[in-house]
Amino acid sequence: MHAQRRVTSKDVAERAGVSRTTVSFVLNDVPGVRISEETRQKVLRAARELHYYPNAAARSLASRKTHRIGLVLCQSPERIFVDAFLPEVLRGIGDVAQAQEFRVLLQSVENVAQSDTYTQLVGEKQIDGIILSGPRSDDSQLLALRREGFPVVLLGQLEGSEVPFVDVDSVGGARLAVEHLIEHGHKRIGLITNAPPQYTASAQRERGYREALEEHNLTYDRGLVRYGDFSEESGGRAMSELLEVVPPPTALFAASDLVAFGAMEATKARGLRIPRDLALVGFDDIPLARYVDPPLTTIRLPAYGLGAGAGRILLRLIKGEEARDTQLLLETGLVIRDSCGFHEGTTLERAAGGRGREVD
Amino acid sequence: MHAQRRVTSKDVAERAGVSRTTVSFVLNDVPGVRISEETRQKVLRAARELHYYPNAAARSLASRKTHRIGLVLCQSPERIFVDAFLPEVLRGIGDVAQAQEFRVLLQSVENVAQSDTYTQLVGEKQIDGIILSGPRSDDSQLLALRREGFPVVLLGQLEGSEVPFVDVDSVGGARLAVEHLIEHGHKRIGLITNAPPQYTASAQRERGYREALEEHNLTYDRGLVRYGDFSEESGGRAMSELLEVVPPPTALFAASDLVAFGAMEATKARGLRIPRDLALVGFDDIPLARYVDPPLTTIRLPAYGLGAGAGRILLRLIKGEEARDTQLLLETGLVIRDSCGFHEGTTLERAAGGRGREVD
DNA sequence: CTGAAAGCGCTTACAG
DNA sequence: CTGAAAGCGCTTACAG
Repeated sequence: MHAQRRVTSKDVAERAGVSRTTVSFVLNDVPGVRISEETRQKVLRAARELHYYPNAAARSLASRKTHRIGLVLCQSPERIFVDAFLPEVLRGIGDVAQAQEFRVLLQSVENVAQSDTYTQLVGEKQIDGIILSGPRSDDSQLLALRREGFPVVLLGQLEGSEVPFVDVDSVGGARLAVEHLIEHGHKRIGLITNAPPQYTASAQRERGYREALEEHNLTYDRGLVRYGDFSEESGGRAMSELLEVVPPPTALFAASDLVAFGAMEATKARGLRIPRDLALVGFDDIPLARYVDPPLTTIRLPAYGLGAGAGRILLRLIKGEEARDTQLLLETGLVIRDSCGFHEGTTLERAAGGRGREVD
Repeated sequence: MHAQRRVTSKDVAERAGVSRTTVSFVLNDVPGVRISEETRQKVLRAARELHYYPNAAARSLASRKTHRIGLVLCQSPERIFVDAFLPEVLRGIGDVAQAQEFRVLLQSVENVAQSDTYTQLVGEKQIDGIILSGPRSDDSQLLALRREGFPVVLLGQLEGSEVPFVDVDSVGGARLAVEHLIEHGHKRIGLITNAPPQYTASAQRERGYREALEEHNLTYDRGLVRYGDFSEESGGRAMSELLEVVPPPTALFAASDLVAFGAMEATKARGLRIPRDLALVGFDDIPLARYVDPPLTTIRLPAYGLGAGAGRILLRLIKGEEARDTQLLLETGLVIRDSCGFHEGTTLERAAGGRGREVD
């Protein structure tokens, strides 16, 4: 089974009538080496005719490069959210990698604290760099890797750290959401965060909410703010509380779609209607946002861009290119559906999208 | 940057006072080699103290094994569906691979017909075997690989082929859905398939529908059957047609959740109510099935099991173990929510789940 | 512009 | 039970 003599560069060299060195030079397009067009074509043809593929292991061993990047997925409480975007993020990374002839090795890590999984990946020289999704500040493996100068890019932020990362501009996204509500006349706007305030994304979304209010001379009222904890249920509980406030808010910014769903249920359960009695804007634009009743107005995340951006930065680090602009915040977009009460004919989208804004 | 002298097996050998051969034997647990417990411990300790990780490239080159499997995702029309389950499938594959110390290389393929992407993966000896998601019968790369005896497992079926695969028991799942409706008194049950009949999964779901009817002495009425084409819209169109039939069906089996959503909209748009005027059961249990209004009763796919099953079979093939039971159909489960009109208190589940049924 | 040769870091018959 | 040595298939200084 699957015996078949391997075709090696020696075979190609012989067939083309050159040395293996030349074969290697041609196939790898080694810069600074002048090879006659004729020789080059001979080599290329021979390789094609023999269906020659260079052995990756031999190549890695000799060149000390693997041409592989690792995508490490750390289990996190935001799993539902992360999962929804994984395919798009994967596409982003995959496209960029493929364009530069890199491959992607996937590794999921249950518990960063108690395993050396990705240190091992690096130690074994399986990869040239890592994209780490769901980074944690107590991750000693990560710090050790950085110390050695190993290329790492985070998907998500580590507050105050100089580690390269790509993330969503959460502050901007939250502002977009809240400004939309303000522009349409709402003055008492509640907030239910996506998570407890110690989570970066949560703090940032709250900051965006606050900034939008202050910029429009509306006072930030602590009484209208509640903290969610990722789940739909937490959104429902928080909403019930907010509806007890007198007077209750006329609009709500729920800092994650899942939390928004909970808030939606709780509101409907009281016989109130959305958007008539409560205008609602979510955050994330998970696939099911357009399917709930009413369809949710929300902030769209640039999932593909997150993957592509992380891939691009990592490849630059791997190639030792200039290491500036290694912290990237990507802009979001407002997707207007029905829950905000401002729906012009069909669904329309406002703002941003692909282009990113550089920070640092 | 990242200089640092590499630790090699030579270092470990010296520190342990043995030869590199012995180090290799110990670290790889080579069977049939008797090594004193004392020597063994010395080696293990030295390796640990030096933070030694064997170089993967060198190991592959010498052993002709990569300890990596490739997961190839072929773009398919069912993308929305596939995407929803990708994280779970990935977990399944990852867990199995990890347990046997294999790694997973991810590769997505835009167009199987016009690229040699995964032939290249194999040619370069990047992987020891492939899991191919979304196989197509016109895929010549696949056939070539099989001919060479290269280990391949499909995620999904290729009708009439002997290629190893793991798939959902679609016939059984459809029967489960339809029997549920029959058991609760429905006699005129419509069907909207998930896709045109040339798709295996579509034909199988239709077969399950038919079998369930016949088994309960209900006649299969072509007039109550329509073909969807993956999209929600197609479900809406088909439903509108079915509602014109006199007398109209009292229940509907929509062979995918997305199609079911479309049918749901179309039904509501006519002022009819679900489940009162139409009992509805879907298929797939995509994440948003529980969030629509009313929550959708549907058939749950064993996503994790698909990944784990494919991984398990592939690893067996790679290790050259007995190649029986290489075609696996996994059972589904009925998830009862509100759309079928038979909701006992809270959501309850019936049947199957993890265990698989072997075929062939 | 091209080639002979060393070397990357393992594994694995083969001796002993 | 353990070791010396060849070899896996490339790349890359170094000569010429």
